[in-house]
Amino acid sequence: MEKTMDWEQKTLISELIQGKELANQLMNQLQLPSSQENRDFLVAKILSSYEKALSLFNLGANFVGETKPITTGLSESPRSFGSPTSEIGDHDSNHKNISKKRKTFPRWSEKVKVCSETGLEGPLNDGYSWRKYGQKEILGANHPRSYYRCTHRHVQGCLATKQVQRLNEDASVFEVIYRGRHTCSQSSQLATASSINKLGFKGSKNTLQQHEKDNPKQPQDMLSNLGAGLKVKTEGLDTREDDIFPLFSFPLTPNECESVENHIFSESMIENNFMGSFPPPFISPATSESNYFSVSPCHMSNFGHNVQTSESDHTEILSAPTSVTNSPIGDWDLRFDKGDFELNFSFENPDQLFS
DNA sequence: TCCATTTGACCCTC
DNA sequence: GAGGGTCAAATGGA
Repeated sequence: MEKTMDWEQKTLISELIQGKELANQLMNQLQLPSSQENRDFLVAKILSSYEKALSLFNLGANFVGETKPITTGLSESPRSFGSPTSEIGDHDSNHKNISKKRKTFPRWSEKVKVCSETGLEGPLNDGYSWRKYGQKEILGANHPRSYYRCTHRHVQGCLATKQVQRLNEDASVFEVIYRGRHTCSQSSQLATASSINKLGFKGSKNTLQQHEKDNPKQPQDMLSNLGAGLKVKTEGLDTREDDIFPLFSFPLTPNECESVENHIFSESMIENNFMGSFPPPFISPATSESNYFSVSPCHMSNFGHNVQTSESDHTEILSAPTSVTNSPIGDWDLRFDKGDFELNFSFENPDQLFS
């Protein structure tokens, strides 16, 4: 395990250093009359390098310690690498038994603040279609929790689900807990879109706009398609390469960022390659009270990563770049409370990472 | 008629 | 047994 960890750490550092070097090269290219192709190539390599690094980082986070289910007391099995094994296998057994059996899915949550003025603020959409299948009053919660699953569950066997609940402290903030990976066609489309839009989020918009048009008075459904800030908790790990960062970019302008209160990533989201079924950052939750609202993909400038290790439930903040796409990444301050994985990261001193 | 939502009941885990 | 997650029948809208 430790050897594996060492290898992961070194590789991670290597990838980050390479990313830095490539960025420098790109900077040089920008100052010279070099070809657009060269620049594109460098950009692609930089992105690749960082994606690898983040993947490795996921693994590292996974090593940090055992995690336990968050938020609920579900008995989800300890995380393991590779696809969540129970995700599909359960379907082979007795339907009655499996249908209600708790499954092990990657899981993370987001906190999203509703735009109070309009209730509808930008066409934000994670590109997925969700269908509400339940709602429950939760003990200790002032507001009911809504349960959604992918519309394509039956047709394509997509097992992604999400839960949406208003926060007690701030009813305008919704916590969205995502579970499972999208395996529907929408997922692959999003992944494709993401690779195209990594330098500028433009995708995933049409669906929602159409949805808004079609369902102007169904805020709940809209909620299920919108998105925003993130507080992420996940468990399990699936490292499908093609699902990394399916829509991960934050081309936000400051004035767009007034609604979302926090974007907090947890280890689990990262662990899930950030995007296994991770909706793009701008998804609004659904609630039973209102059917449609939007959130602004805001406050990315305050983008904070809330790394939670389930073992201790201790939360530590990862000072993440202002924007993943337009901020220097060298300012990360990543810390895990497991002792064996602590880093105050700086590109200038990558060796300090895993001392 | 189709599809999405609502809601009570059932099942699972702790 | 409590609490949470899911199912599925009932209901409503397009």
